[in-house]
Amino acid sequence: MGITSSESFFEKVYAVVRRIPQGKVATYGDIAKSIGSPGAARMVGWAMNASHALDDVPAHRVVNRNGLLTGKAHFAHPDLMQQLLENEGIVVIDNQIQDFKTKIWVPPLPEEA
DNA sequence: AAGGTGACCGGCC
DNA sequence: TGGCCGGCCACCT
Repeated sequence: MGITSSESFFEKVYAVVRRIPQGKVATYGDIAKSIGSPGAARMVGWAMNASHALDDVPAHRVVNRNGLLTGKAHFAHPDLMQQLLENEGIVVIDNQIQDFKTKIWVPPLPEEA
């Protein structure tokens, strides 16, 4: 695997994820929409899996639509994702982000940007 | 070149 | 009120 092109779908995903403010989270679906590929939410998750090597992509700030830490298993440590979030002031109980509605950050759509 | 796959989503039982 | 099913799209073999 590897980055085949600097303009790949993955790179677009990373660009958005890098913009997620500290203490906030974004959903896979919203990120997919923001890069002009609504419905490619699953691929966003895949991109996160590949972002492993990159140190400037805050993959822990990406959760599913319910505010659930569905990707935690893919981190170096199963509890690493939760710890990183709690470091930023987000409370997580049983893989669920508390007060999720106020923590969510919606990336700008292509039209708005 | 075709098919399998996944850190999802929405809608329908 | 919760679980299942199908669709979805880019990437990999």
